[in-house]
Amino acid sequence: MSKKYYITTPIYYPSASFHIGHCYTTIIADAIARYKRLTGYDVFFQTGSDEHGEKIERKAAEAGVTPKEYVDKIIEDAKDLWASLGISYDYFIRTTDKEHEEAVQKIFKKLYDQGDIYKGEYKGLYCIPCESFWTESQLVDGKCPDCGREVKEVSEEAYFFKLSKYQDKLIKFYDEHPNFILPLSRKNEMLNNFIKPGLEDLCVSRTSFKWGISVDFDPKHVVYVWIDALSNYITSLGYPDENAPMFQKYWPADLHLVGKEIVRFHTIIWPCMLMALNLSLPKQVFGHGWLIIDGGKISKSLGNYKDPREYIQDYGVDAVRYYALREVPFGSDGNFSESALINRTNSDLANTLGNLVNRTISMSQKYFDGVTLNPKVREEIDVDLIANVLALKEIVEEKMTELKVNEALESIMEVLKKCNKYIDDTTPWTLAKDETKKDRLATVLYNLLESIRICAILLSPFIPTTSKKIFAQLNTKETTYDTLSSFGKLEENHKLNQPEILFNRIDIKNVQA
RNA sequence: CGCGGGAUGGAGCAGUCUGGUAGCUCGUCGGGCUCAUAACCCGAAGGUCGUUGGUUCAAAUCCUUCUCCCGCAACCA
Repeated sequence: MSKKYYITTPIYYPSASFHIGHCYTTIIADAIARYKRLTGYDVFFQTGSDEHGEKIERKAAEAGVTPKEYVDKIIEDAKDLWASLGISYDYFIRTTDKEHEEAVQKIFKKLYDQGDIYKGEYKGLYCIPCESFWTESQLVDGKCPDCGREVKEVSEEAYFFKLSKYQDKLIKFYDEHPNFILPLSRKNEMLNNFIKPGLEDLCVSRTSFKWGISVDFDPKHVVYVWIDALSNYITSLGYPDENAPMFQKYWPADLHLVGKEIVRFHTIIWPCMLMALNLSLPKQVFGHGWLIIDGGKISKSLGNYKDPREYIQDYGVDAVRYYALREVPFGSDGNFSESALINRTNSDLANTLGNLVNRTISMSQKYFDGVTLNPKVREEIDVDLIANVLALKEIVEEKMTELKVNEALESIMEVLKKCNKYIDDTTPWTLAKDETKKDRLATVLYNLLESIRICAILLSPFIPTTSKKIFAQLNTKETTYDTLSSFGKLEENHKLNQPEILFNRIDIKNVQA
């Protein structure tokens, strides 16, 4: 029986169409999921949407539709976006799914019955026109930070979750699981900012809006986002039925991949909820950085981004995927711009990878009519190439274990560059002029083709469409992970297909015009 | 003094923990090659490592002063 791997993206808030930032998280999750599948794991990869709340209620009203109609449309669009990016999710959960809503009510009731949720008064500073609560520290000159008007102290009846009760257990859990939160700096942020000052009990219900899951034993309340949204990671598996096969098999999650702005919810609130439910905690939460546009964050109001599908249309799905996976360092922010996307695509995908495949297959066609031969007339220079290629599997494995996706790709590119250098060093076009060097020439080309095959397998989680194209040109069936263990699995006396350009170089001047 | 991250050749980053000739990618310039997508390969120019003071034989790296940028501060990937 193979090992399981449960990976999640956050469930996104569909108050507007998804942008490149949502794509960024989801592409990384997809690459990790695909990588784990490639290496033999039984993977469950979940994404979804968090569809309740005041903002969507308001947006829908503005659009003159019901909240459900409003989100249905955006989710349909989101699924189309994921399809166009090749996102291989196994399940898409919506918090408006009937199973989820019922499960949330049961969770809420259970926590209430056991005393972890209690009824109290929510006191807050409320801006009536904005319909928003603010904390003291959020106010600007004592006024609403959004509209600048006076805020009013109001209180409403609400249910609270006893976050404070689990504080010590949480700290203990952090201590015992040093890699629970990655990168490490985020863990310090959580401890210093929130946990050490003391956790306050958390307001988990609202009466100020209706679009949500109602508290079944007190219907004027709706369940607020914490319990509604975070619990998606278990309700999709069949919880509260702890014997549900999916729950048994996949919980606890191996990785919650989240943006840095929601690390807090996933590393404080969610673990406390799970402790209250007496369930295992997820193994790891990774808070990644952001794609920054022009030095600032992606903003709907600034409109500083395009529909990601425009990029896919113009440059191809794998260019977009590759950019997202390659450009941003482990855990930090990274810049996103169209010109950087183009540069990256040209240099790595067109020049290094695409051109290598093209020149290698072309020469095979030209000199051997596309038939692979491996007479193994080896020279010293081959040893180095082969060693580099064979070491790659291990390196990628190591980088992926640490979730350093960009470094994994970087190391594959390094090997591809070595292949290009190998061509210049061995000069096949010179060998071809000498009939007595025929076997050496065949060996050189075989070594290249085999190196390309191995790199294509390792690239397949990241740029799957391109890997498929490479396999097609190589006309090979040897595309599984276990064929990476030795050099020489590519079929011999085997007919290659005609070369095809993998990535056209993009002229940046044409784009800027 | 709220917390955290950052400042390194034109651009984006690594190196800082464990001080000891400043490295990578892109760009620029020169050369080579001609299998290939004006690509590929080689070489060169370009940095007093944000600022002040200190520790040390020696500081991008350790301590200190200040400046600037970014994020978080109870639902923005």
